[in-house]
Amino acid sequence: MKVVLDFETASFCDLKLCGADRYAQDPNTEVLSLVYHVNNTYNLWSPATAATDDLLRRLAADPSVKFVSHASFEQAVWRWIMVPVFGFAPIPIKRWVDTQASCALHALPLDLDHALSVLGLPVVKDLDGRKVTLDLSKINKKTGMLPAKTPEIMEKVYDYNRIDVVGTVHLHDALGELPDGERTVWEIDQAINQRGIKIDLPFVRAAKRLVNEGSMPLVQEFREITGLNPTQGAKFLQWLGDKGVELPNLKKETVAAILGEDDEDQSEDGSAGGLGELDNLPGEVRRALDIRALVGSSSLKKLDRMEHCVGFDGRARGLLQYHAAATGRWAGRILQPQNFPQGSDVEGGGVEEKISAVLAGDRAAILSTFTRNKRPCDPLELVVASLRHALLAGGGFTFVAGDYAGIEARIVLALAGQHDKTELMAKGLSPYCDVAGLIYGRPIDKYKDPVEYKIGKNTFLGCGFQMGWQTYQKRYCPNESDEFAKAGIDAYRKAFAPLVPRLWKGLEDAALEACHNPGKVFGSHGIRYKIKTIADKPFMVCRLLDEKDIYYFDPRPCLKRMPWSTPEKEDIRPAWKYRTKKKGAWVWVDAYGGILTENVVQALARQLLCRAMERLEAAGWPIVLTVHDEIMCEVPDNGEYTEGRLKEIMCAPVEWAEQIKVPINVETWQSTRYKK
DNA sequence: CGGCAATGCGCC
DNA sequence: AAACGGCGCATTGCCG
Repeated sequence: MKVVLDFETASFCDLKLCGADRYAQDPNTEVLSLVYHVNNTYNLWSPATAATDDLLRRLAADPSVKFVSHASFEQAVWRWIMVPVFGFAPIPIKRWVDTQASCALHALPLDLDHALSVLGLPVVKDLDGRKVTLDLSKINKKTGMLPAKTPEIMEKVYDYNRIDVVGTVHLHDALGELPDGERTVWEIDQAINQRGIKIDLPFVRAAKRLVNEGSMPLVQEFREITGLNPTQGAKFLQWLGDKGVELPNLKKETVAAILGEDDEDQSEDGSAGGLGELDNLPGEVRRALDIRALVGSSSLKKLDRMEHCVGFDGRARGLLQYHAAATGRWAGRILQPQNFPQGSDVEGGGVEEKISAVLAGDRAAILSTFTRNKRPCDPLELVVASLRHALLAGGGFTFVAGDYAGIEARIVLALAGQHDKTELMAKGLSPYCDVAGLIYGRPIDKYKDPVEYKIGKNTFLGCGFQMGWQTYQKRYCPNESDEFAKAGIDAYRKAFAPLVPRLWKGLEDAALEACHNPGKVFGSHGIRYKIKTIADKPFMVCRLLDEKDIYYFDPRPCLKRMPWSTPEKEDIRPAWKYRTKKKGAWVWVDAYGGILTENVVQALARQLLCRAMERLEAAGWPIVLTVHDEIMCEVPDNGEYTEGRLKEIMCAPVEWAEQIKVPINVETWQSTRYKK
């Protein structure tokens, strides 16, 4: 038996800022109503009717009854309110079903309304009910009080509540539950999200003090120079123009090039390539650009999020979103633990030295102890560089983590059947020098030829997915000639891995055939494509080597003008496109060999990671974070959980990967704080 | 005031 | 022969 349910709640706690767990833990949060659907009937539960409701109590206590909801908000409210406050039986992860996870698996929008609308299911808009419900969390500005919960108002809340349950029932009927394999992954995902991760609040507060002290005078100075806030990008660009400094944008590389700071790293973006360093850059312009670079780091906002989202036990929960990318990768939520600045550019001390310096808060000491790009390190830069260390193992515990080295570049070679190269790597030899040697026509040594070595590394890591020479040039060698860039691409495609372009072509042709022949399967390199109808909608389904599927919504044949096509020499070919969500928007994307290969390889890398996560959890290694090719566990600091053991578990054989001979290598670290 | 697009920045 | 992949969050600025 299944119960489909949805809560309406009210609270001064900001759900968006804090996440569902912290929100539900907040003593101010109250349940307004719960609508639950069981045996084709919609039932209402509210704190007012709690005493008379035996049905819900029995359902919760019955281990054979499953609870279905959209996302994990209902789980959080159940765990932190329904159980402790109203005495309901706890409902373990095993008994929850998440309709949002099914949306995610099918590459559909994650929010209920959008998912329903994309699937052509009825969406009821109850703007009035929504407003009335939201208003119950806000002080009315006129009366200075919370609105009264009159019977009329509560009727509107109940109606609004019911609408979402109807939607969830529809969605569940349309998409069904996760297949077994993904169900296992989702349960681990839920365990990770409920475990949470400890945040070092004293460090966060010390860091915020440094940021406030440091940025206030800088913002003030910026205002005096420009009359603007450092965050007003467009207006600042205009101001720069008035000062005779015309910039195409305010990207990091562009600004670095102008300031003459690009000698360290090769500029990734050629947008400022032609501008060069301005020798006569006015002092105030230089100062304004410097200030903006210092205070503009949006990463510092993570400090606020950390403070907000920690629960009363000091742990932040709900930081990962299951299967947020179509390829199955997780995405980060709330404080976004997957994009902490690396911080490796700040030198002068290790993790503990950086932490101590921030805690001490001595600006002068920081400036004299640490450096960044060989200049004194501003306290703000030190905070940015040490942000990730705010994730701390609990007392008596430590983090042990591992990541799969260059896993995507390795999988693409293995899948293409380029076994001469995978065997090389299996022996532990680095392919970067090989690639560089092919480009430069002479042996390249990692230490004697650092520039050449880096080109080799970039070529090896970057060229597996049909990158063109223009992009290659812009990204890796903006100061080299077109011929050099073309030669780099050629070295990879013709000399280093000639089987890889065949993989692109194979997948492209198979998918195109499948698009023109709905219901029939076409494959290449063990990857199979087929148009399938799910919830009455067409999907292109790409089946991987281990039977995991990638979904492409609403595939349609089309004619595609190739990027190199010109009016004189038109090149238009049959292709296909699909709909996906990009940065929140719902857009059409053209499928081509490179993109399909990228998707398949990224998805396979994720599968490898998932199997390792399952083995780790089964062996008693609690996972607290995953970052695409990296797994971090929080384990007792008793010497039983070693890096070597973690590596063994992560490297354990997986059938499909063994068959195509993916050379696997795992790099590990151990620390009480999150680091590289 | 909330929604949305554009821009920018961080990661793998 | 040939193609820039996957994310989330913060801010500004515009619109209704």
